Amino acid sequence: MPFMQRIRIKDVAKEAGVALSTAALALRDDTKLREETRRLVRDAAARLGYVYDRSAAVMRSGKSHTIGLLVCEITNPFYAELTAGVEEALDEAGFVVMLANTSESITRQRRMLERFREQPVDGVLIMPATGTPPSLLEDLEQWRVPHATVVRGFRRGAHTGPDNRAGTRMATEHLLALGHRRIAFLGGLTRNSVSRERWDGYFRAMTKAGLAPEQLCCRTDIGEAAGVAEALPADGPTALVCFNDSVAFGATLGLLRSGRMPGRDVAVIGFDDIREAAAWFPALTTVRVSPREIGRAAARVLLERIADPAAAPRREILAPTLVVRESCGAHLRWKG
Amino acid sequence: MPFMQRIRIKDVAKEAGVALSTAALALRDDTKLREETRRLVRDAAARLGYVYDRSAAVMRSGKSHTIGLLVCEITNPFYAELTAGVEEALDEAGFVVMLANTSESITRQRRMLERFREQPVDGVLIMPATGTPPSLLEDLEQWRVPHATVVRGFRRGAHTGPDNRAGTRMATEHLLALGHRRIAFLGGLTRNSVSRERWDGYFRAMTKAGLAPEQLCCRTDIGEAAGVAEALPADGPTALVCFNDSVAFGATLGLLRSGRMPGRDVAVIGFDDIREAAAWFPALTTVRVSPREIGRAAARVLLERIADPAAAPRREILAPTLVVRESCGAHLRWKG
DNA sequence: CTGAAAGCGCTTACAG
DNA sequence: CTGAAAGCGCTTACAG
Repeated sequence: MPFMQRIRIKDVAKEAGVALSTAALALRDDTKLREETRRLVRDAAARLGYVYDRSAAVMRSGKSHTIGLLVCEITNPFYAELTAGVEEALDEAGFVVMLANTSESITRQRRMLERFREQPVDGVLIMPATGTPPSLLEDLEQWRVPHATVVRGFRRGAHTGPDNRAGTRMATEHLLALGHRRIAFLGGLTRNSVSRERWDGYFRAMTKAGLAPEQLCCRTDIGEAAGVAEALPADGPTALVCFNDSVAFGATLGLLRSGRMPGRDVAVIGFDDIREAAAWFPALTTVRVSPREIGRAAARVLLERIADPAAAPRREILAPTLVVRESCGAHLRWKG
Repeated sequence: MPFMQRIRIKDVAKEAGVALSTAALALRDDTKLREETRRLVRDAAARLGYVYDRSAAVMRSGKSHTIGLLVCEITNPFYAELTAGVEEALDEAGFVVMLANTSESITRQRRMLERFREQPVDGVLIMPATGTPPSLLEDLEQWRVPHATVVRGFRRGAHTGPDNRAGTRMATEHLLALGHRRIAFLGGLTRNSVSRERWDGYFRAMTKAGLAPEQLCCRTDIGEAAGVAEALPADGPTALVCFNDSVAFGATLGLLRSGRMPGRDVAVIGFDDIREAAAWFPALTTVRVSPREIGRAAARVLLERIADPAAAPRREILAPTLVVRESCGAHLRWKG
C-alpha cells in the first residue's frame, strides 16, 4: 500500500472545485450554503477518504464536545447503569464522554478533575466519592468549569438524583401497613448524602408511627449484608428496609443461609430496582429510581448548564415508585 | 471577580524570567533543563494558576494520550469490572479513556469508532458487539488506527482474553470427577467467539469421557436462565455448566423456586467469578478469569501496539482457575 | 539556556 | 460563494 498523505480540508476543496472556506462550511452542513454545494463537497470528501480532525477544531473554537464523567464506583451495577444512561443521552446530543472511575478515592477524583480541565472538557458530571468536601464546588466555580452532581450531591449546584427520603419513607410505610412494628434499617455505614437521606426517610416514617428506629450497620456489600442478616436473632426485627438492592440481596442470602425465608420470616425491601431485582429469589420488593433515567436527566442538566452558564443551576429530583414483589411478603407466591 | 485573562506558556515564561521554549520544556519536566530551572518555572505556573492546554499539544504532536474504549454492554458486571481495570492501567500510563457503550449494536459501534477516529484517539480497545464482522479489523488497519480486541476476538490481531475452552473443560471435568454423568451446558444462545469457545471446552470434555453433550439454550440473562432451570424435569441433567455467572445465578434461583437445592439436587458451575459469586447462596463454584486483570492486560497490549505498530500483534490468553465453593456440591456446608 | 520562527488543521471574519 | 488571511496554544528545530 502506497504512503497515504493525510487528506485535509484544502484537499477536499480542491477535489470539489470550491474554496477552502466553502468546503469547511459544507462539511459542517452549514445552511448558508446551497444543498447542492454541500453535497458536492460531501461527495469529494468521501472519495478522498477525508477524516475530520476534531483536535484542530477544539483548539480553535474552544469547544470540545466532550464531557468528563467521574464515577464513584463503576463496578456497582447501579452506577454502571447510570453511566450507560449518561453516555446514551450525551451521544444523542453529539457529545462524547471521558470516563474516570474514582473507586471512592478523593485523591484520584482530584487528579482526574485536573486532567479533565487540561483536556479540556466542556463540562464535568460528578458522582462524588464518599468524603468529598463541598469545597469541590467552589474550585469548579473558580475554574469556570460547568459542572453538575449526580445522585450524591451538595446543598447547592446543579444536581440530578432520586428523592431518597420519599423512597425509604414509602418502603417503611408499606411495611407498617403490612403490620410490621419492628422494622430495622440495614446499611448506611458509608457517610454521604444518599445514606443520610435514605436513613432520614425511614427515620421519619418510624417516628411518625411512634416506633423506635433501629439501625443495623453494614457497608454496601453483599457479603457483609449477608453476614448481618444471617446473625439476626429470632426475636429481632421482622422487616428490613435496606440501603440499596445489593444490601437487600445480601440480606436475603443471609436469611436463606440461616434457614429463614425472606418475605415469610423476615420482610426485605431494597432500593434502586437494579436489573437483577425482578429475577431474584424471592423477587425483590424495592424502590425504583431508574438509574438509566437519572443518567439521561443528569446529562440534560449539564448540557443546559454548558449552554447557559449564567442561569441558576437546576436541581432535578426524580420521584421514586415502590415496586411490590415477593420479598416484602405482601403476596407470597409460595404461601399456597 | 475581575475578568481573568487565560494564562499561557508565554505568561509563565515571563513570570519565571525565562524563554518561552525553556518554559515549555520545563513544564514537561524535560531533563535537558537543570532541576532548578524546572522548579522556577513550575512555581511561576502555580502562582499564575496556569492550566496546560492539551488540545493544542494534541494538534501539534498528533498524540492525544487518549484511547477509545468500545464496551459491548457496560451494565454487565463482568464488563464493568473489566472497564475499571482498563481505566486503571491506562491512567497509570498517563492515558485517559473515551468510553462508548455500544449495547451490542453494531451500528452504534461503527458510529463511535468513526467518532474516535476524528477525535483523534491514539488507539482503540474493542469488546466487539455480537455480530461484528471480522472485516472490522481490515477497516481499522486501513485507517491506521492501533487497536486490540478484548474478551471477544477474531482469529488475528492483538487480543487479550481468558482461555474459555480450558475453563469449561475444567468445570466439566470437575463435575465428571464428582460422579455426574448427565451434565448439560446452559446458555450460549448468543453467537460470538466466547460462546463458541465455552461450548467447545464443555463439548470436548464430554465427548472425551464418552458422554453425550446436551445444550440448554438461553440468553445471558438471569431471568431467562431461571426459567429454564425451574422447568428442568426431575429426570433431567444432574449438573449444569453455565455460560457465565449471571446464567448460573439464574439457574440457582430457578432451582430454588422449583424446590430444589442447587449443589445438592443439581450441581451448578458458573464462569467469570464476578464479585457476587462468593457471597451467593449457595456460594457459586465458578471459573475465575479476573475481569480486572484482563482489563489491565488489554491496556498493556494496546499501549505496546501504539508504541510499536510494526511489531506482530500480541495475543495474551489468560489461564483460568476453578474456584470450588458450594454450588457444585463438592462440599456442602448444609449437608452435615 | 535564549529567542525568533514555523507549523499542526481547523474556524472565522472580511472584502469582493 | 470566493480567496487570502489571522489566530487558537502548543511543540520543535535551530542558530547563537
